[in-house]
Parts: sequence; structure tokens; C-alpha cells
Amino acid sequence: MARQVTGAARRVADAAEVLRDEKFNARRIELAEAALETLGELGFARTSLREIAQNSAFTHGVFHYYFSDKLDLICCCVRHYKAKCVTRYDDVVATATSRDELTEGFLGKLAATLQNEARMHRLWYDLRSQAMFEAAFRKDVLEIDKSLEAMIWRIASRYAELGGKRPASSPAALYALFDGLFQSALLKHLAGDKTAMPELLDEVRHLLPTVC
Amino acid sequence: MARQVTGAARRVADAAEVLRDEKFNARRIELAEAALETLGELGFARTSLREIAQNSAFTHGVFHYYFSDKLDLICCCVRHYKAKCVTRYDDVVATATSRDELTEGFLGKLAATLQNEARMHRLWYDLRSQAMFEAAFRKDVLEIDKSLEAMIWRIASRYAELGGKRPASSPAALYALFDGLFQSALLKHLAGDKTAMPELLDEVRHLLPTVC
DNA sequence: CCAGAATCTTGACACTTGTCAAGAACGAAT
DNA sequence: ATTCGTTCTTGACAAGTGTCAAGATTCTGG
Repeated sequence: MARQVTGAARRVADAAEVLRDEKFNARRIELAEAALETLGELGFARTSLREIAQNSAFTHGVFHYYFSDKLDLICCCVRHYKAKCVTRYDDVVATATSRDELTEGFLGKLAATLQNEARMHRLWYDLRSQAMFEAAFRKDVLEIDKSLEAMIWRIASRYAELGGKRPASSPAALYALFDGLFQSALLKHLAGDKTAMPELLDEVRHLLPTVC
Repeated sequence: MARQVTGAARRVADAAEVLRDEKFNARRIELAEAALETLGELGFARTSLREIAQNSAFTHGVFHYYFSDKLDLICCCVRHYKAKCVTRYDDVVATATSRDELTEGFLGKLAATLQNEARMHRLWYDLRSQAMFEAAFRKDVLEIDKSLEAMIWRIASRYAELGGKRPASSPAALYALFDGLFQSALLKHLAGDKTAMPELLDEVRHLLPTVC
């Protein structure tokens, strides 16, 4: 019977495989991030593997080394997307000690993200609507929606708490309200409507006291 | 100089041209409706002219006879879409004489449309998100959004009026709220979540008194 | 230094796509 | 019946696409 691998040798071999897996996953994430850039630029409908490759450090064949197919890549993108934005307002929530402070902080971040991350947001709306057609995306998209709903709930809860109250509406309703206003503002903003931003901020400023 | 056409002959010629234009437009609408069927089935990303043709009485070449290109066809579809759904609840608004009656009527129609017209609604969300990428769609999509906002406003106004009140929120906020809840319910419904419908109806039932 | 494994590039294949134009089919006027 | 205009079909073209596999390149372990 062949000599068995010693415990130490086994641990070394295991560690090497774990490291290899980590490198593999890191590359998958790198490719997913490149894909998100292109998806954000062109949208789901017009994003090809060759187009993604052109905006990355690799050529189109590499995707088939790391992903079973294009759909697998896009699913990885959707899953990775979550980590990008569901804690956007948490520092405002954590540091605000008055309603005015929370309002101004929240509105400041809202304005910044609408202005500076418009592509990422429209990508989110694109992917979410694709999830209605593509079953493979739904679980992750629903999970992200849940996280975003929780994010809005943390803001609303804190705002209400600072006034000695509780939010008047459910998490689902508050998320629908703020997300819908943001989406509408984004479409107008992308259409070049200069009033989109001030109207959004104004609307949210007026709504916070009434719903929380 | 050649004899001029008589007034009667001119009128006949003009009438013929008007009739020809009407037939031409009627065919454009017919093609747009066929396209909407396929768009509803497959989504914008996966809808080709050949696919549309297969689900119509024509072959792919006919689209280039009536439309300058595929984008022109899709724009016609978006414009035509408007006529389909922005008066969905008007008869409920017109006939209800109490808040309970309006609520039950509205919820009934909401349930029916979520159940029976799910594809049309996901198409709307698809087209609206495509409008963020494709400038040619934006004007029409913003117009449809305006009409839908007005539709929700008519319901909310009437509901408030039946209680001797006025809505507590703006048209934009109410539309964002109800549209967002509906969109979320649609995604869950399409994902096979049986609780989507009852949760939506319950949420709306609870919200109406608080926002109107 | 070398062998083998891992990683990536290249190029081909089959297929799809939008667009275009020739011409077939149809309808209307004479 | 014929001619002309309208409408539609057919088929081709160029370009793009996802996928696959051969092989080039790089890295690692012995």
C-alpha cells in the first residue's frame, strides 16, 4: 500500500487548492466588474462578450474559461452588484443626531448618487426589469430589492425615532415610494431635464415628515 | 397651359390620398401591435424583426416598407402602448359612491390586471428602462408616465373626495408609491410567489386611507 | 531547468440579425 | 385584358454573436 500523505503535506495541498479557488473567484469578480461597466454603458440588450472584453484586460475567450456561458456571467454580475450600494446611507443614519441633520445628509447623498452614479442606477433598473423575463436573475434581484428596502427602512426608522415616532408606512411602501421617485427623477435626469434633481430633493424633503 | 383639374376632381384625388394614408397608418398600427405581442413575450433584448414577423401575418421585409428602421418600429410601439392602459380604472372612479366601493373596485381591477396582463406590464417596465438608454424612446415614455400618474391621481382624488378630504401627497409621490408596489408585486408574481397578489392588495387597502 | 498545470489568446464555426433591393403578387383604373 | 402603382416576399449581404477548441503563454513545483 502506498505511503499515505502526511498530515502536514495534506494541509499544504489543501491550502494550495483554497488559494487557487480564491484566485479563480477573484478573477471571476474582476470579469464581472468589467462586465458591469459595459452593462452600465450599453445596457443588457446591447452588451456582448466581445464588447465586455474590449473594455477589459482580456479577450473574449476568457469568459468561457471562468463562466459556463454568458448567462452565468450576467448572473454573477447581478449577485456582485448588491455589494455596491445597499449601505450608501448608513453613515448618515449612524451619525445624524437630529431630523434636519438626517434630512440634509440623506438629500446630499441622494443628489450625489443621482449625479455621479446615474449609469449604475439605470443598470439596476435594467437588470431588475430583465429579471421579469429571465428566471435565472430573479432570486438575486429579489434579494437586492430586499436589501434596498432595508436600507430605506433604516433611514425612515431613524428619522421617525429622532422625532419620537415610528414610520407610518410599511417597509415595502416606503421603498416603493422613494425608489419610484428616484427612478422617475433618473429618467428625467438622463433626458436632460435640469429640474429633475431639485424636484426630487424637494419631494423627498416634504415627504419625510409625513411618512415618518 | 394644361387644363386645370376641376375642383371635384381635386377633391376626389385628395380623398384618395387621405384614404391611402389611413390604410398605411392602419397597417403600421397592426404591425406595431404584432411587435408588442412579441416584445411582451420575449422582451426588448430578445425581440428581432424576424421573430416579430413569425408572430404576424407578414414576412420580415414588410417592416422596411412601413418603418425607416427597427428603432422607428419600436418607437411606434411605445407610442401606441399608451392607448392600452391609462384609463384602466376610470369606470371605477366614475361609478363609486363610497370609499369602500372605490377601494373594492380598484383592488378588483388591480388583481385582474396583475393576473391577466402580467406580460403587458413587464413590457412597460422593460420599455421604460430601455428609455434610460435610448433617447428616441424618452419623450413617449415620459408622456406615458405622466398619463399613468394622472390615472393614479384620479383614483386618489376621488377617494379623498369621498371622505371629504384631499390627498395628502403629490401626484408624483402617489404614482411612485402605487407603481412601485405594483412593480414589486409583478416581479414576485412572475417568480411564482403566490403571496404577491394578496400582499399587494392588502398593502394598497391599508395605504389608501393614510395617503388620501 | 524542465515538466506539467493553469491561464489566456486566437480563430473558426454556425447562427442570427438588420437592412436592402429585385421582383412577385395583388389591386385598381382604363 | 392590360398597365401601372401598391404592397409584400424573398433572398442576399455584411456584420455581429456565443461558443468551442487548439495551442500559445505564463506560472509553479520539483
